[in-house]
Amino acid sequence: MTRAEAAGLPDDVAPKTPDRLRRRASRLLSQLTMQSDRLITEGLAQVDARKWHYAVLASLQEHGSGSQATLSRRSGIYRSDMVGVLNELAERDLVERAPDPDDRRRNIITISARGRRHLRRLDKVLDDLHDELLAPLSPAERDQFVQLLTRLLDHHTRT
Amino acid sequence: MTRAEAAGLPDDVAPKTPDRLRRRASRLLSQLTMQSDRLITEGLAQVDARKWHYAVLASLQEHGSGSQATLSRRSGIYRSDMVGVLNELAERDLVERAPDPDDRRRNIITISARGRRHLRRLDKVLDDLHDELLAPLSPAERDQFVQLLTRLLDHHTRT
DNA sequence: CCCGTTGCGTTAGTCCAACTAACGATGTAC
DNA sequence: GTACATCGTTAGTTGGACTAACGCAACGGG
Repeated sequence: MTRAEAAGLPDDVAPKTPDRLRRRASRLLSQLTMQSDRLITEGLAQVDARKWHYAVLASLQEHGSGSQATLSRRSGIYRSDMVGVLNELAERDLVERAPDPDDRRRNIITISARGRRHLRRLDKVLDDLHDELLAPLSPAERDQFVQLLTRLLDHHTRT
Repeated sequence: MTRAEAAGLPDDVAPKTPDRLRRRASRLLSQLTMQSDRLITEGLAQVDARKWHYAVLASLQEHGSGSQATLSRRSGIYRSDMVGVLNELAERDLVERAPDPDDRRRNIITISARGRRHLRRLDKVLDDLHDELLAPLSPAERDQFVQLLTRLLDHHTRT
């Protein structure tokens, strides 16, 4: 096969993924998700954040304070992992963890002014990153895309 | 907040994911991919296969035999992980590993008759699984979806 | 009022995929 | 012949999703 390369056959140099493989929605999804995750993770890292930070802060802003368990359900983060995320957020003074006087099992998590500011920044960063992610699509196509994804996801989570 | 539940407030019982979060394409992608991966992995497990098996077999069928490194490039599997995949395939007699007489660093991997039969089966299984995955979409929408994914992925891998 | 159940926050640890590093053996280029 | 690249392989890292179990507190029924 080095012969092939020497002979200038592009077959091995720029190796083709089989079409039947490339066309599979499942493969396209995971490949694209990998790229997307990388993009987002790296983009957020530049402002000292991770995706989970955004999820928690956005949830706090939108639906108000809540216990860790509530946040966990709202954001889809496992409550085992929530501990660490909240530690990171608290370290940065973006949220406050206070015991619930009504139920001593709970902590009530509240977003701070600093957290709100940070969230605004993250929103901007994410907007830009999504612009990059969806760059090849027209605005209409982006909507289409999001809508298709949403329908598929709904179908598979509702049940 | 247990009060809320007791009072029948649905807010906490069926906790809302913030819209700004839910609408992000990146999040939709990773969530859906998670579902998709699960579906595919479980489906393939029922015929004693894994995704990588399919990738390698399909590549062999479509572009012929090759060294492990070649297969690695074609299928996107790291050559470190290729070893294990090929071991599994060889165990099942789906593929044959023979030293390359022209280059003693290499193994030449060839698909067996059994491998071809198995591949046909996997193709069928995957067709069914994708039918399930894309169930909520019309045929036209499925094409649209695949096309959008392809364009996005191309954009992010070409560069 | 006790008792079993449930929910809470937390710690630890499992599983798997993606990825890196380094190895000895071999081949290629100068 | 020497320097460099490639091949298959082993080992190990990282990170995300997920489970198990803990002590604590609250709740609900007898």
